[in-house]
Amino acid sequence: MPEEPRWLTECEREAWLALASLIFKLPGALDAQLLRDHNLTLFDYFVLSGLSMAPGRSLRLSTLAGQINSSLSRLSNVVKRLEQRGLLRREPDPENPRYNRAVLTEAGWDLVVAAAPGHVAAVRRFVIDGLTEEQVTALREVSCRVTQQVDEAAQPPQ
Amino acid sequence: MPEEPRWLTECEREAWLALASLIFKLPGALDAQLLRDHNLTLFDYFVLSGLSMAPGRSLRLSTLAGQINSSLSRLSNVVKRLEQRGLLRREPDPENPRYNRAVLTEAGWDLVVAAAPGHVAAVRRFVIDGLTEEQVTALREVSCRVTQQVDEAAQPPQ
DNA sequence: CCGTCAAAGTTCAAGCTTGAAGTAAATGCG
DNA sequence: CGCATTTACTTCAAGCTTGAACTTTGACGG
Repeated sequence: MPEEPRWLTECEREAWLALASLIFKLPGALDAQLLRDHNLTLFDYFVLSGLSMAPGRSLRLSTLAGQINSSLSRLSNVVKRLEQRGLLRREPDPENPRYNRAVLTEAGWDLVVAAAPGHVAAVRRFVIDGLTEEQVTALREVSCRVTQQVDEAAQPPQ
Repeated sequence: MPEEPRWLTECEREAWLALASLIFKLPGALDAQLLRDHNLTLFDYFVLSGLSMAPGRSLRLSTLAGQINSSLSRLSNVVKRLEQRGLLRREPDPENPRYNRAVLTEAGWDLVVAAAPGHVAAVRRFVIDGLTEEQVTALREVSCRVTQQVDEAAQPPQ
């Protein structure tokens, strides 16, 4: 198969290396802010924030996993820890008791409300505020395209 | 301080959420390919590849850490494992014996050579080939800008 | 010189992620 | 009806990352 691999052009290589730097650095920076100020990882925040925006402040675990691009296994572990901290509860879905829902508690809601401003400020500082409007649009388009490619490659076992 | 936080506009929010998806998914996809085919993580690959391109196929640990945006602690752990696998050696810098260099072994070089085509193909498939030339350029500019913002925020303890 | 400081690495414990294997409930199928 | 499969989750062990603490070696100031 690998006859003559298509290497990256200089321009492509630069773009990939820049993206790689971003991937190595940005999550750490956002984690650090949330950990310092609220003892939450970025992933924790996405879980709580996802619930806070859902009707009834609750979602089925697999729905939530899809929303935040997580494996069920990882989500299950994190939800267990957040439950131990009293930020959410797990309970069977009333409509179909075979499913489990995560439900945000009052404490969980309060924490999201308290954490959101600092988190959004960090996202602005690190990402948005350094970019022009066109760049923000380009970032959205590029990121969607890439995520789509990754999903497609994962899907077609068949 | 948090009087009225500047929330994200719809457009900015979409861009950020798309980038967040990418950040959650792309590293896993690239890791998976390298792990499956060569038992390397993306981080391992960057270490070996960084060495392979350096003069003498060797670098000081702190230089390498800077190049691949890693903490020294993480790099030290990974280098220890790669050394145990015989892919590199640690030895004192001949020019200044107080520093340590990582030196790629023959086996390490062979592994990089073997792994590179598949890795580049994955980068193409997931990232580059789905984008127009303009988007590749935009990706580079945006990523550089974001990394720069993160670095600046980390620096100015002073 | 001597003491203090900083830089370069290493180590360790705590915690997180991962994939594989397990459970339990429903759904299809023969 | 009952057997096999699928879906939704949970658990566990193995491995990885992290930050803090530690060591060692030079650099600098007085």
